[in-house]
Amino acid sequence: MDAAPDRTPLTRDFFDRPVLEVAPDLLGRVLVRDSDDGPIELRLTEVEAYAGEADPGSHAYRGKTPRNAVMFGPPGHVYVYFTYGMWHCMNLVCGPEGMAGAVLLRAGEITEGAELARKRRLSARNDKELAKGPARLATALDVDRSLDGADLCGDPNSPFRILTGTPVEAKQVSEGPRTGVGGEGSVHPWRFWTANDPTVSPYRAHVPRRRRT
DNA sequence: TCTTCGATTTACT
DNA sequence: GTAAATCGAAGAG
Repeated sequence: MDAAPDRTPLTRDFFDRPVLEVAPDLLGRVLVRDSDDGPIELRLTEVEAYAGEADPGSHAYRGKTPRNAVMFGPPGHVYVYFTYGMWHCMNLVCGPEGMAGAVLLRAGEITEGAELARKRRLSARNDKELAKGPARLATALDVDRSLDGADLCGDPNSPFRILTGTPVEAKQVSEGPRTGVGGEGSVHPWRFWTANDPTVSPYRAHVPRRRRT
């Protein structure tokens, strides 16, 4: 029998480390999302690291803007962006203030509140698909830009918390190129996932969109 | 100001 | 397998 997940909240020190150290360490952790509709808990199974202004694949590459400002702030906060005209994706800000590191939450397993997640993810054919992909994960958790900047540590009114959970052993952590990231950004193996977990999203290489006529 | 295209998902051939 | 959906950020002019 597996031991019950540790429900001790992670402190800000956890996030105040280099992003490449934090990212694999997030696998197996439990994200708690409180909303008016009720709580949802998600065990993280897949993440991607974005390493600040020096990383061509990162939104922070071209410096600080109103959209990405949270990435440049203190660690332990949530960065939410809107993309493709219809989806949101959720990141956790890591590293010291000013470094603009963040970890994209790409997939997870809903361990509490699956019924609520199903209502928000009507196209999901089974529970493994509820949070299988970054925009799906954000949809299941009802995350949008209004939650940009929310604190994960130390704010009792925050809609988010992250618990110690059951960290995935190093030998169970797989790594590879980041999904959907093109150019020089694709050379780094900065995507981390739990080996053999059915909730991990399929890899898709970056494809430049065709010009509309 | 105008044009392009994205850390994606879904539906359809 | 491919394309559409749909809007805002960012680069070009």
